[in-house]
Amino acid sequence: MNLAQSDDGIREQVQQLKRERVIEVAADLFHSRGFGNTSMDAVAEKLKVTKPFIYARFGAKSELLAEICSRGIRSSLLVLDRVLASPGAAGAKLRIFVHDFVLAVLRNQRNLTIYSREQKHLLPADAQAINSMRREFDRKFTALLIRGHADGDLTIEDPQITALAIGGIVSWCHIWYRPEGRFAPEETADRICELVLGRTHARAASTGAVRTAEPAHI
Amino acid sequence: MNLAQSDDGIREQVQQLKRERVIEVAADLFHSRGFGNTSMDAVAEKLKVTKPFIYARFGAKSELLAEICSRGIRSSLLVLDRVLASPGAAGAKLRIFVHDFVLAVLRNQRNLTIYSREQKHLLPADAQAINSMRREFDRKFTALLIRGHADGDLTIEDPQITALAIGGIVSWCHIWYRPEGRFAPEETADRICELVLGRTHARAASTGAVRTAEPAHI
DNA sequence: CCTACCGATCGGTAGG
DNA sequence: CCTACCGATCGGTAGG
Repeated sequence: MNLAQSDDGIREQVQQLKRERVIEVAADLFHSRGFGNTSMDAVAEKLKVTKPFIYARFGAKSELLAEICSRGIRSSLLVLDRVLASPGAAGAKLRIFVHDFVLAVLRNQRNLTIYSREQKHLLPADAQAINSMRREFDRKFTALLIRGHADGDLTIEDPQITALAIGGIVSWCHIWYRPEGRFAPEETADRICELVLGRTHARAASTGAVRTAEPAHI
Repeated sequence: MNLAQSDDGIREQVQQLKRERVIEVAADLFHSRGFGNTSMDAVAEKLKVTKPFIYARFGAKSELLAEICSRGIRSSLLVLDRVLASPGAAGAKLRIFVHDFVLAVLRNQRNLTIYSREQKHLLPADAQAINSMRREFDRKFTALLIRGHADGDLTIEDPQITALAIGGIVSWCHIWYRPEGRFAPEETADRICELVLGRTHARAASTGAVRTAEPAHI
């Protein structure tokens, strides 16, 4: 019994591993060449298997795409849920969230790039499922900002447009971030955090990306 | 001679009009269905012409795409060049630029969405030409921030990452903006401007998207 | 899970 | 600038 269980476990793990490899290679090719320029034959060839090996695991090319895109979006939602479930004031939560959100985007850079490009190649049902994750993210994020403002913990003029702006700064990282560039992911997260929220410990009122000179100075 | 000239003028205008119509219809279809899901037959059908009508004007499907993408990126670069050529301090220029940059993105929403999705379907030469416009934009924008900081007109920690952050907020508009939504383009531009640069006239030190409560308040 | 193949789509063009 | 067509690619599967 123990042996049988162990066998099943290994068999499942092997299946899981094969599945992961397919997803990984597909994501790699979809990212570098584009979904439309990547044939299933090319994916199979790079995996050194034949097409039916892939079709035994994924019903269609678009299903593979859906899995890749879901992972990208889900990662951000998971980070948000984790932060919301943790204790602390809204301001502190926001800081932790922006930081971890950047890290999630950088870790999922490839998946998010593929999603942003290839949405139109998703089956309607898959597109809808992913879209509902995005809406859930927006709703929860905006709610966090509203709560922080209501608590007097954050000063925000318009929570909705602020959520879109912060989302924009962080999401845009998937466009410009290069692993071989100036900053490691952790440092990038810190700098973006500082840009969005300011260094509260250093100068309480000096926050925001850009500060125009105060009238008194002119 | 006058007549001949006038004839030529009209003929050219008609040719120009036909060309524009092809681009417009193609952009419409590429945007709503995706480039890969849009056949040249579909473009021709919607224009109520045959394919050779299109191929007389554009050598290939990807050439049509290149024109659409170029327009999207060029619009932002033109706005930046216009603001840089105008008189004024860096801080004032930045404010005008952010405002007009938002308007340019909203006017070119469709072209920019297509570009962000379909880059991989561009011919290498076209992709390179567009990429060099993007690099020119980044270089000039960063230089504006550096100049503003050197003049003491702006307070910026890291001009490069600040340029990417502002670029992210504004570019991201093409993802979420809906013409039928809460804000007209002009109002959207004002609000994003305020978010990025603060209301210098109202509260000199209160700028940035979010301000955490000052320690004294806790 | 492999070999071999089919059927459909579609960019582009020859010929007039 | 239209009619008619070709040639290639490729997602997916039948049969074993």
